[in-house]
Amino acid sequence: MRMSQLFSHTLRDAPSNTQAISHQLLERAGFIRQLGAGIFTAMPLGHRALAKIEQIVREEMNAIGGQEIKMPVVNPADVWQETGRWYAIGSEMSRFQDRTGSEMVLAMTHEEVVTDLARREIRSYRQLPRLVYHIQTKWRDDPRPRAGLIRVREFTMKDSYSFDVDEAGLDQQYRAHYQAYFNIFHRCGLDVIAVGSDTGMMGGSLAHEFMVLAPIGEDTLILCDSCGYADNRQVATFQKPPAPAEAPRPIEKVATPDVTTIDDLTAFLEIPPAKTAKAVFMMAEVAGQKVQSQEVESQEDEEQESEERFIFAVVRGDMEVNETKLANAVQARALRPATDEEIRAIGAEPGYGSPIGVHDALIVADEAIVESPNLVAGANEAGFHLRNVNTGRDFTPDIVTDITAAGEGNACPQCGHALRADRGVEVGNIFKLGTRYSAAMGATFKDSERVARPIVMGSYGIGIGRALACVAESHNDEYGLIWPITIAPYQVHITALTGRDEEVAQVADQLYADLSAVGVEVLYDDRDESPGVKFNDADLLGMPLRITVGSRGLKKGVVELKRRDRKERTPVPLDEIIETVQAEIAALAAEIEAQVVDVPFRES
RNA sequence: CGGGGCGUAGCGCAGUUUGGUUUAGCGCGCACGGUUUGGGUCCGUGAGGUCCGCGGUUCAAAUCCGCGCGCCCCGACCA
Repeated sequence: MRMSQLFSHTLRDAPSNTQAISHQLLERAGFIRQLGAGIFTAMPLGHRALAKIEQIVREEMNAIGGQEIKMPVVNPADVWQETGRWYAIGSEMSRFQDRTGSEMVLAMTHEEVVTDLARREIRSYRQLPRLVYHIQTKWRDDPRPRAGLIRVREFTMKDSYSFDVDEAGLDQQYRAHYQAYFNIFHRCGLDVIAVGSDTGMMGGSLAHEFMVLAPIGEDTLILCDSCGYADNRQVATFQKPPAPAEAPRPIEKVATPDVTTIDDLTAFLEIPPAKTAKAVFMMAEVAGQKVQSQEVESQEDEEQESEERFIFAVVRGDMEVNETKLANAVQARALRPATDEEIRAIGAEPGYGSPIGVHDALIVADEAIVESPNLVAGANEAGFHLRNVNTGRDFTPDIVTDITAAGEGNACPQCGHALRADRGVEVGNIFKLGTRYSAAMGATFKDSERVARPIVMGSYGIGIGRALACVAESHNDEYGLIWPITIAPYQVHITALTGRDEEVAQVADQLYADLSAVGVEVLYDDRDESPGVKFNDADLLGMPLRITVGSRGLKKGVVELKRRDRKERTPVPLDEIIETVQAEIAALAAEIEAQVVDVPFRES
């Protein structure tokens, strides 16, 4: 490609509405242009890089038996109604009516469509297992797009869907994806870790997220440097310090004026936080009556199947509530803090709450509460607390489970080493869906006993644009981008220092032609610009190899070769440049290839 | 959706507080001419603006007021 013909141009200054380094560099280098919040055009250079990522994805998906298809972006509402997500998902899913007034949605993922396909195509266990995937535009009306391509509303995603007869088959495909994803990201030059994750709105039994560790990341990860444990904070666990065994003592009311926080309480009573019970009041939006939607005829009914329920969560004073765990424990669609009025309505008191004697509330106690005797809790009366509160004797939780948040310094659940928290960008995820969608939509197969059984499914996604942004985010220096050879829009950037010397242009033209002829992808800066401009643009654009053709070198019969990621510039005789470039490309590719290794499967 | 910030030429900004001398400027970029040719050369000429939109106040609005729209950041949210 001749730069004189290129559709995009570089910017000396980043647009003022950019913040993330990847966003700034991709904009400045002309890889992307923004149309609206979370809506971008991929310009020629950006499009080429994205296409390369997609091709890597294809190769790895094909390698594990994937068959590429393409499903529609616009879906009739009915399949989404069948699974209930039409009602469960809020304004993040955009809906509209077609000309006949039929409800339509812009697909934000494709479980419904692919399950519809499966029930049409798959009849027998003999047709299983199968794996299909597609690379398609998705629309999610995210309330807060940010950081350029990191979090957008319209984006391209690879999603694959596996179909199996049983859990064992699903596990096999799940593990195949686990390794394929590492291969894909490693081939893109991305350093990722797999962390155990919440299944969120997808449902399902097991899920991993593939994370690029980066400060710009929005997910908090809990990691163990000793044994490799890694979970999203939403699901991370830890070894809770046990409470000393004590015989239960009689409950005792104490005056604690103006003591409303755990800090105040521990100071006032001179006790450790672990001897206190912390109350957290939430309102949960929960489904009213269970609707196992096999045949949901009355849609309106289901729409109204949502009510608010008061959640009284209790954790030990030395721990924090993890809202994701809490929401899962009570099967809530959403949680919000309760108001003071709502707290008083159940018989509790803000700042002095305890589960003793409250009514119309679902009491959820953390495991550690049950194991910890003689805690100090509120008296549900302003200015008073209770000593020696004991679970079972003084109150009975409705649910006992782990609802605490793991954090920096907690003990690793596997080895006890101190945990570390870090930030990550999710570039991929894998979910064991099980039969949630197939059962809801009637996607069944006949097994060898002629019994119809729901197909066991998995769902696996990769954000293509987000992956590109992550590469840009992690591969750059003060001068610009530094693309891995595998996804660089072009492998070589020829900088022709054309001046009065006509030979330079002739040699550069020939070099461009010769390299192109042997299959090397070349971006050729043939513009009438000063050397400084060309060098700076070459650095900004970040192609892995740069060839400088100038009269200074030509006098000695050489051109200069430079790797973008290194300082050295090497003079190469003109008659050796083709082979040298090919060798350098091979070397760069080998460096990436060396990163593509088998990764042992970890549950978390 | 809550809090904050911003919206003036393709990009970056000044001007807005204190309305009028601003036919709205500056740098970069762009066009033309010349110059230069190994790290954003230099000189000259020139084009380019609904000052986000609508409404209001005023003799007079980029500037004050109201409403709306858009974008960015923090939070809520996020398959």
